[in-house]
Amino acid sequence: MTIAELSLPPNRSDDRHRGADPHPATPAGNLPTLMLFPAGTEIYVQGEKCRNFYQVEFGAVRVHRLSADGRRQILAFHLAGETFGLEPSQTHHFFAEATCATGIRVRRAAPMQDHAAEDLLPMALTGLVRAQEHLLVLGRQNSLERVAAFLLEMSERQGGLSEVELPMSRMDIADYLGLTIETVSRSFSKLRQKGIIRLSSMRSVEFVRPQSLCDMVAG
Amino acid sequence: MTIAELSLPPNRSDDRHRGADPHPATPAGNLPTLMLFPAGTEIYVQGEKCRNFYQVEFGAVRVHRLSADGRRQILAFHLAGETFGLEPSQTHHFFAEATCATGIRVRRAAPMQDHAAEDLLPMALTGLVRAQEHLLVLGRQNSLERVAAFLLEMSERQGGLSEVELPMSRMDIADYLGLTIETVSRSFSKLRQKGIIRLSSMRSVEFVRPQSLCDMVAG
DNA sequence: CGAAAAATTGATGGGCGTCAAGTCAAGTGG
DNA sequence: CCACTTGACTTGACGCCCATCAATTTTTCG
Repeated sequence: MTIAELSLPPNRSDDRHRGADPHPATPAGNLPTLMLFPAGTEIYVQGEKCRNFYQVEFGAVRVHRLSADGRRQILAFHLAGETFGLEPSQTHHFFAEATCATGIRVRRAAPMQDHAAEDLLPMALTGLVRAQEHLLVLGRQNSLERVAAFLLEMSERQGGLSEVELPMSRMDIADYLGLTIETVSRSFSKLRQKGIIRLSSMRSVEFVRPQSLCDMVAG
Repeated sequence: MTIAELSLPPNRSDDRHRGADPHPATPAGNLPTLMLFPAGTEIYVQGEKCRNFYQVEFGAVRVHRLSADGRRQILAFHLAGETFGLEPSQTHHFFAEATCATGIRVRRAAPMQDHAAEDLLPMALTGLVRAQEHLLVLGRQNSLERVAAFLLEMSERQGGLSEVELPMSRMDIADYLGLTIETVSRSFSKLRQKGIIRLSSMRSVEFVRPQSLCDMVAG
């Protein structure tokens, strides 16, 4: 990647015309521009027209929805190498934001008519499987099991190494797992005290006894 | 529908060769056979090869998974008129069972190669949307809100009438909402006491004040 | 009708949310 | 370098919601 290739997204923090101002179009015939989204910036918002697909180059993205009273549920994280942005209708139902400094390639979506153009089905199925797995976690697991399942999921999606990077805050993790930030923190501490994990840094987890984690989620 | 058209599924309650004994093939060139599944009978099991798609003619189906310690999470219900059975891999990850006396048309699936043959994408997207909506419920709603959301979902999927049929037990509802049967029952009672719903029968709910239900789910 | 299953209702306890205080890391300016 | 600020995270105390256990009522079906 070159510096010249980078471009910042339009600043939309004060944009009151959401949905009316699309991202710049992909230069025809070129590799999609790599755009840099600083931590916390929005990639698309609820209600915006679906125009693009997105590929995470580095960093991570959270897809979430807010309810009237401010509760937030994160439906999915998208990590480096993953693609997202497919929606069943013409407008986005959710928000997408960078959880940390994130590089994203934006591809203009083909019109919904020619499905064959893009390989949409695998994308939809991946999302479906992840959502289903997540339903099992949210429906029937306690807080410790949820955090264990989350760590294993992150590990699996990063190649199954025993050192896992967590490119998101505790708050993001909490809103993904349907917990509070305090409960997530307590669960991390409990796993640490049990000697199951080590925190090399705030956002880097080492699996000391991976099998214990697997046992906890008890598929 | 004629009586002659009906056929009972093979009794597999003692079948130890799961995955080896497919359902009878669809008669070539004919309308798929309508099979009758009594309440509680299985349509396919986890680990079984995916061979078919299923269309619910009447009744309802629950798709669920069991964890090691016996906890059950129902991922989806499929009501009359709906299609299900699409999986991202070659084997089923879940169980499918009739929640009540259910009639189902079984269509042999096209080989996974020619996706275009079936209209798979809409099916996958419908499943994805439902799973995502359900994630919001399981992640951030309390028991009363979950039951309210469930009733609204059932209503919507039955045409939006104010009289809703619930073709499943309280136990099924509980395992769908990530609650216990007692909590579901208490929530029904509370909604009844508040004058929001009426129970014309055990499995038939009348919306007295639909707006109150909508307010509770507070998208 | 009578038995079994399903659903409701009640009492109690635990897990997690809430509120609050404390700790830690990173950045800023003197 | 160090005092100070700021934000993220951790830890503690307490209360509420829902799971659990138990008893009763209602429904279903032989």
